[in-house]
Amino acid sequence: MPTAHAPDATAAAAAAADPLAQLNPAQRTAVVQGVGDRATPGAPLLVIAGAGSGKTNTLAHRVAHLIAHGADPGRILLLTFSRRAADEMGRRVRRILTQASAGRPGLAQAELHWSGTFHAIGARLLRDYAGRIGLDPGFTIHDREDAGDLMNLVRHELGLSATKQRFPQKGSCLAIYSAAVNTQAPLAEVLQASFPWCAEWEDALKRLFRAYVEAKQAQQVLDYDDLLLYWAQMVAEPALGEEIGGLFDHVLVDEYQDTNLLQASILLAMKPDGRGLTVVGDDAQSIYAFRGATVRNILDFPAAFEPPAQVVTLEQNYRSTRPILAAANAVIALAAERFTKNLWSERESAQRPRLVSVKDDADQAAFVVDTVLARREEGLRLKQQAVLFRASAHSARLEMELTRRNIPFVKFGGLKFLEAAHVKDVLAVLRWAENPRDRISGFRAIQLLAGVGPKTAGRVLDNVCAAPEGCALLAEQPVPDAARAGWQEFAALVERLAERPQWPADFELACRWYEAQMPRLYDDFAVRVLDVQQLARIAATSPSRQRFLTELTLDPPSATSGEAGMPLLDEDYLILSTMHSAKGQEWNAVSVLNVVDGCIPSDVATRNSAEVEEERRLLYVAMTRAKDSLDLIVPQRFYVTQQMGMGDRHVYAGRTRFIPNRLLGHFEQISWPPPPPELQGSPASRQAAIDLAAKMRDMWR
DNA sequence: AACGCAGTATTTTTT
DNA sequence: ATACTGCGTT
Repeated sequence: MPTAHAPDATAAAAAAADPLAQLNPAQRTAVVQGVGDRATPGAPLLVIAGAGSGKTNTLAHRVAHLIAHGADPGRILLLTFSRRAADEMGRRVRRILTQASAGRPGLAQAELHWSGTFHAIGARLLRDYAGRIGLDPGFTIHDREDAGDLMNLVRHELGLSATKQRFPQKGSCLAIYSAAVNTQAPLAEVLQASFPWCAEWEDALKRLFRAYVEAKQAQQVLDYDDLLLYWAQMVAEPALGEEIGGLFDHVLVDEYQDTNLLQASILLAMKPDGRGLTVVGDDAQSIYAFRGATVRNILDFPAAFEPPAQVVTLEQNYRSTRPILAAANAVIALAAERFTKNLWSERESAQRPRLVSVKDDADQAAFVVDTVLARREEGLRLKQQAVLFRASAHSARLEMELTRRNIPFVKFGGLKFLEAAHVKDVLAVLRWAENPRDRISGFRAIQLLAGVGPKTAGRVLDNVCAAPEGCALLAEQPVPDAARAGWQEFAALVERLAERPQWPADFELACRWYEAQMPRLYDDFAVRVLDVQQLARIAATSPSRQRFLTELTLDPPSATSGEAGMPLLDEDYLILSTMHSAKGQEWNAVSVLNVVDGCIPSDVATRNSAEVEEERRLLYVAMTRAKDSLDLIVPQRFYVTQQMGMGDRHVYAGRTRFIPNRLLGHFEQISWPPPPPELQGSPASRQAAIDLAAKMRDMWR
């Protein structure tokens, strides 16, 4: 987030003299609190940073301030919520240091060695310390789908798939397992609280999870949760905790409201007295409880230390105009819990946010496109505009409309890329070569061959596992005659990849082999090849196969774009994003789709009041992304999501419960499309025209 | 054993 | 749009 004022020449000069000159008093306190002349780690610090309060900038200044006061950048650990946030932070720190480096060569060269997500840093530490904790440093990492597949395999092996009453599906099993790990709670408690309909299976689930853990260990794979769990267990050993905590003089954590108990325990084990620990967050923006995050982490942080942590609150919002902020504040003020601050803004504007009433999904898309184009005519680039929605699928109609009207867009969230079957195929080949004991990858890779199915694949994997040395015997594996020729080629490829790794040449080899299989596997292979080529571009930028596989799993491409590949960087494009993926971002103009009960709050998230409250905060997050204009769109009816064929089942939905009537004063209410002016004089003809148009459209639903 | 077909069920949000 | 299922054919 840029600071409030565009830096002119004098301001730039002032920044060079004193980097803190442009910060407000609270921000300055957050930057310098506890930083002595020699930057010895000070008392723990909590920064409560409201939406748009310059949080990223403040944190970057704190890091730069530490370095400028003698902290070793190689001994600073910066934990962010996403890789993108880590990169952005690194850029800003460097920029601040460059400005302040007059007379201090070397300062501008400072590089942060340890910045990334909890999961990425965990993976790195675990590889470094693997030998000390009985882990193979070459472990591979399973994403959620791989983990689900393994869970399913174990589930079948234990005979739990054929029980009299229906046993929970693999996805539910994994969700339960993950919740138990991340909340650090006993299984019974987790079942009681979040999965009451599975409570009867407690014993069976315990057996399943034990077998799942054993399977992961035998195959030298870790899932997402393991990256935190092993890290936490590792630093829970006093000697290792002290040693690893001792690698860092300063530990700074961004978005602390979205961390879970496991992550908090890691911090506490590394820095038991909190010295050198800074956490930043906003309790009103906590939106990841579904994955174990707890707002208690941030609320209880001060009292976790003796003496308690210092608290600094940033309440001035530099982002949004007053009317937008007033509306957002009004929404969050209805929350069951009072939040820790009151945001205010100096940005005057006469324009209230708009509540736009449209007939249906199609009109919603048409309205958004018209509005976006009108704003572009006024000089606002597409990149400064964003459309936000609760669930990835909600933008489908809009994406069609954008494609039809040739408007480039990039969509964040919804995780499509890694889930595409063909992307998983290529990765399975590479991962199996990287780690021959990874059964899930092997099982998938082997079955890519013509004439090879589950039975053959299972037999091959058993043999490979029994053999002491990697895949030396691969070529001699018994396969059906029909598959013999293809098998030799495949075995040669895998052996070559396993024994003489060369990167990124290996990717090309695997790719060439796989592309030969694609026409047989997929009717629409032509479009899928494009994704494989996209993958090749990512591979080319990775220094090694292991890094490529790890980073792709932990930080998959977060954006997809309409039609043919990503627009070029210098092109202009509209931003589409889930509300979750919009975290930490801002745009001049924001439109929010489906501000309707059932979408926000999502009707699958209204089981208890905690879930509903999280949905409320989610809407708050969406609204506070807007700088100058904000449209909340309310379709009068929307179609029940593709339940059965192309039926026209629809519901008449109401405006979201988070904007009750008494808040309407904060909004300008409009309907779209507006009545055509030439027909306004004659109500009868106007009525007829609209009815006919609606009928025409309805013909093609 | 593998494969193709067809019908059914399933999708919140993400490291 | 894709995964999982069952069933008939190769």
